[in-house]
Amino acid sequence: MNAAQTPLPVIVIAGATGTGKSAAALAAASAVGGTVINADSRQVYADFPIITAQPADEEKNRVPHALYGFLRCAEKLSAGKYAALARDAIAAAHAASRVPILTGGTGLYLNALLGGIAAIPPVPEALSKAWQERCKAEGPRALHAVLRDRDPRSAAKLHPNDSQRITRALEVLEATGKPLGYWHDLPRPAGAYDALGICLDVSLGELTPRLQTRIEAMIEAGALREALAALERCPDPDAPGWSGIGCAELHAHLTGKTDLDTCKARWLQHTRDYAKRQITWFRRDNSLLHLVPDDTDGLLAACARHLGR
RNA sequence: GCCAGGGUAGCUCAGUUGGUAGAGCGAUGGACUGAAAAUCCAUGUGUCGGCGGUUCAAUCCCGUCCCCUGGCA
Repeated sequence: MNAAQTPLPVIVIAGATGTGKSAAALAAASAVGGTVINADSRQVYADFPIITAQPADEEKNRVPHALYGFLRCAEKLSAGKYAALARDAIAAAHAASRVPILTGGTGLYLNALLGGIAAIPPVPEALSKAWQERCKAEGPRALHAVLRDRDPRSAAKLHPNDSQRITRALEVLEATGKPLGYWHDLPRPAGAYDALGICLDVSLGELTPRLQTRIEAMIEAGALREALAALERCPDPDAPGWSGIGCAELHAHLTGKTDLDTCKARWLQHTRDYAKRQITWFRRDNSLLHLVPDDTDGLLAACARHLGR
């Protein structure tokens, strides 16, 4: 048996925001000699370590961490770029004889990494912007009509209000000369990993008070100072980094649009909405092993079994 | 105590010239192939404050009681 052909083992720890993924990853990484690799679309931003709940320095010193806080506020990540970065990080971990432990709540990123993603060439940013502007001006329904004309198959799949996916379909069509469906039909390179997927489950009812406490703790830890510093470096609220929950609400507060109570109330509401969407996303994936966050023994046992130890 | 305005969905309120009611928000469920902490979809029975009366029929009109808000004492 050739070792190079054996799928490389990885451990994935998913779950909604605030369920304790980072702590679980740290415990698992300490136990098996792992590297924690970020699978979260927001924890990549260097300007928002507190607000996006990135691991603290103390935690990073205990175990190697990768793909946290490396992106500037004005820079944009995508599922495809993430998958490429994560593949490199996984390879680096294996090269260092460490077990990659992917941790994060961005389901699309995990799918792109583990299940592969269509090989669509990059769309020039100017083109993408142009469609977004037009969507803003004319409304998604008008663009849906355009799409129905040029790419009926994509149009049939998309709701006329879904501005984001409609503009995406249009920009891909214009940039590549081929409809989205063409690209999606192409075989996509599967992730050559032997993955153990774990999902930490907490009901929304239990999670909500914890999320509220976490927001207070973030403010205590200097979230406002962090946002203020980011505001100086990158004032544009439409910059990709500002779209994170908490960031957007703090931007509005710090630029005098809302008072702090309103800011905190919206922050909590949006975090809760998000957690609900994540729960929906991970619920349908029946390859996941579902654990309660406190079950460290169960977590470590599952990891050991997966690694054949 | 008097005057006025209110009491309708979890919340804020609309409405019914008398035929048992609907918006927004919330909540719940769902979708998700390169912005995904994004984007989008679906779901509305509630003693219409209590009790009496008028009426074929009352959440709506009348009486009475309770509660809230403001003003006057």
